[in-house]
Amino acid sequence: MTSIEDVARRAGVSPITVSRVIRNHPNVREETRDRVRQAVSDLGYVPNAVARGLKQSRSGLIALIITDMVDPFFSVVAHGVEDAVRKAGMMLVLGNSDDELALEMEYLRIMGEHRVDGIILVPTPRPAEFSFPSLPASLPIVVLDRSLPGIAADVVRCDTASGTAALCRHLLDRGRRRIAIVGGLPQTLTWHERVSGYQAVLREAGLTMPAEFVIAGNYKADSGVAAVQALMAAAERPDAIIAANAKVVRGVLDELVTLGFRIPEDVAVAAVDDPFPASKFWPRLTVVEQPGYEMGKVAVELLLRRLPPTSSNEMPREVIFGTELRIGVTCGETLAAGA
Amino acid sequence: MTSIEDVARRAGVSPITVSRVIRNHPNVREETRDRVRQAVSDLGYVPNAVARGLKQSRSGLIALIITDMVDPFFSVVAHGVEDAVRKAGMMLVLGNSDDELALEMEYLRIMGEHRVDGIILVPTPRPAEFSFPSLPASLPIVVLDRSLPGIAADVVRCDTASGTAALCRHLLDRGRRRIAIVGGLPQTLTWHERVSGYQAVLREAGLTMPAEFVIAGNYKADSGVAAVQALMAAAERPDAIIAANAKVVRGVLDELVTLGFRIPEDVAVAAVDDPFPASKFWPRLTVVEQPGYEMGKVAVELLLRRLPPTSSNEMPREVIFGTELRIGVTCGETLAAGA
DNA sequence: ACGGCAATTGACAACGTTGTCAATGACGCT
DNA sequence: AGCGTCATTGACAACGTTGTCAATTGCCGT
Repeated sequence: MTSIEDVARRAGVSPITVSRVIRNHPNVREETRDRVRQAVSDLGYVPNAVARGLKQSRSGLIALIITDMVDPFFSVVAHGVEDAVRKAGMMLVLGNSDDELALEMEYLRIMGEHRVDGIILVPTPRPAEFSFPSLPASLPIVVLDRSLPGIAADVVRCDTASGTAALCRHLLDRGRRRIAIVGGLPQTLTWHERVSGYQAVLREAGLTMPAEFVIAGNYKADSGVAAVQALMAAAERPDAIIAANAKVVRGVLDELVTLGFRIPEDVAVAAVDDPFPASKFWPRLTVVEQPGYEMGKVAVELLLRRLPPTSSNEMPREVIFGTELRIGVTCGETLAAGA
Repeated sequence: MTSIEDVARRAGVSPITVSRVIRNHPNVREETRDRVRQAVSDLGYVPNAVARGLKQSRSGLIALIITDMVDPFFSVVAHGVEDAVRKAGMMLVLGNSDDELALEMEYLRIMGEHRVDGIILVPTPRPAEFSFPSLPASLPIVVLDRSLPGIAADVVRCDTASGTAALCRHLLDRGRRRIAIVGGLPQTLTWHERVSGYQAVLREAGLTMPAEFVIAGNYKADSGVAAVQALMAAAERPDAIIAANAKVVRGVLDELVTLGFRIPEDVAVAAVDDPFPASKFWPRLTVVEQPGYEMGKVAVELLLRRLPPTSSNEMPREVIFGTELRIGVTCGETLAAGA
C-alpha cells in the first residue's frame, strides 16, 4: 500500500508537507501543493484513516445499535442517523441486536474496541442488576426510543403514551367498546407507555377491560398472531385491537384473515408505527406515526455535541417527540354504542 | 485511555505477553495469564482495534453501500449482510447512496480511506466512460443486485426477468390484456431485466402493447404516482400494472385510489418485491419475491473468500437467485378475454 | 543594512499494537 | 553429563499518520 512517505519522496518534500496538503492546511506554497497533488494522483495514494485515527484518537465512526433493522420504524430511524452521520463527515457502523442482550453486549464490546466516537443505542431490556460492559471511558452514548436506567446518557424518544391514547380515543369515537392492545416487549419503556396511554383513556371513559385484553409479546409478527389466537378463542372477544408496532400489526391482520374475521366489521385494527410508511396505501391502516427520521437525526446531533473538540459536559438531555394520528379504514364505521 | 502497556506494567510482564493473553495465544503460562487477566479487569482495559488494524493492515470492517435503505428489499438484504458480517467477527459499515452517483463515489472514497476489508456495492447507473475513484488496490468488491461493467468483481443478483415473466403470465391467465410496467430506474440491469421478462411473455402470447405502457422512473413511490397519472389519463388505459419494486407499487396503489379506480376491478396491480415482506397481509398484493436475506448472506461469503489469509484469486463468480411468485388478491378474477 | 515578522518546510516522537527473532529455562533422551 | 526440543517471555522495530517545535527563507519598515 502506498503511504504518505512514498508520495513525499516522489514530490521531493517531507511527509508532513504531504499531510498538510491532504488536509488543506493553508501554509503550503501553491507550487508545492501542486507538486504533491501530482504525486498523489500519480501513485494513486489513498490516505489511511486508520493511522490517522490512531494518531488523533478519533475513528470517525458512529455506531448505531438497533433491535430490528427490518422493522419499518427502525429502518427509518437508521436512515435519519445515516444521513446525519454522513453530513458530519463520519461513517455509520450498524449493529442489529435482535433484542438479544448477549448480542447487544457483543456489539458494544466490539464497537468499543474499534473506538467508535459515539454510540446510539436502542437498549434491549435487561435485569436491573445487569452491568454495562467495559467501554472506553468517556465514550458518549445516546439512548434511543427506550430507556436505560443507571446510565447518564442523552435520550431521544417519542411520547407514544399520548399517541396510543389518541388511537384509543379514536376507537371509542367509532363506537368500539372492547379494545385490546397487543404485542409489545415486556419491560420496555415503549410498551409500558403504550399500555398506560391505553389504560388512561379507558379509565377516563369509565370502561374496564378484561386483563386478558393486554397481551405482551416480542414486537414481532408472531406476537400478533398469537395474540389474535388467544383473543378470538375467548368467550368475550374484542371489537378492536391495537398492535404495538408495525410488525405486530402484520401478524394481527394475517391471523384475523386466516381465522375468517372481517376488518373492520368484526374487529377494528390500529397500530403504533406504520407498516408502510409515508403512504396513503390501499387499504389504509389507522396508525399513529413516530417521526423516526427526525429522531435519528436528533440522536446524532446530541452525540456530536459530546465529541471533541467542542465536547460539552452539560447534563444529559432528553428529547421527546410527539406522534401523529393517521386515520385509515381499518377502524370502520361507527357502531351502535354498547358493543 | 489505558493501553496494553499499562496493563503490562501492572501485571509485571511485557506488553507482548499481554497481547498474547488477549488473543489467546497458547504459549502463555496459566499463572501469567491469570495475572494479566486480573490487570485487564482492574484497569478496565479495552483493546484498541484501530492500532491492531494499523499493524495488521486489516480493519475488520465490511462496507455495504445500498441505494435505498428504507426500501423493504434492501433493508432485508442489509439484514442478511449484517448477520453474516457479525458471524465472521467483523463489523458492518453502512452507506446509503440514494441512487446518486456523487454520493456513491463519496462513500467509496471514505470507505477506501478507512481501509474497509471489503465492499458490497449496489451500483447506481453511471455513464459508460465513468471511472472508478481511486480505491486501495486489491480491495475486494462484490456487486449486488445490479451490474457494473468494467470491474472484475463477484456479482450476486436475482433473475427478475423470469420473475416478471411469471407475473405477466399470471396476469394474462387472469384475463388481463393491456398490461403496463412502471417505475424502474433506466440503465439499471434490474429494470432492463424486468422489462425484458415482460416483453418476452407478451411476444410469446402474440400481444403488442403501446410503447407508453413501459414507463421508467426512479424506483421510488413518486414514479408510481406519475406513471399512474400518465397511464390513466390516456385514451387507452391499461387493465393491469406491474410495479418495478416495493416503493413504486405504493405510489401506484395510492394514486389509483386517489383517482378513484378500483383494484382489481378496474386495474390489477402486481409488483416485484413485497412492500410488506413475509406476510400474508390483508389485502394481499400479488408479487414476486427476491430472496434478499440470502443474497446479502452470499455476498458476504463471496467477499470473505477474497480476504487474507485465504484470499482466493479465482475468476469472478456470479451467483444468480430465482424468485418466488406469491399470488394475492390484487390481480382480480378472470375477465372476459379481449379487454 | 538590520531587526522582526510571517510564511514555508522539516525533524522527531508518539499514537497502540503485533511480527520477527532471540533469550531463557525446563525437560527428556541417549 | 551433554544434547536437542519445547514452552515461555521479551526486545526491537514497524504499521502510517500527525502534533510540537524548530529551522529556513523572504520580505517589510526604519
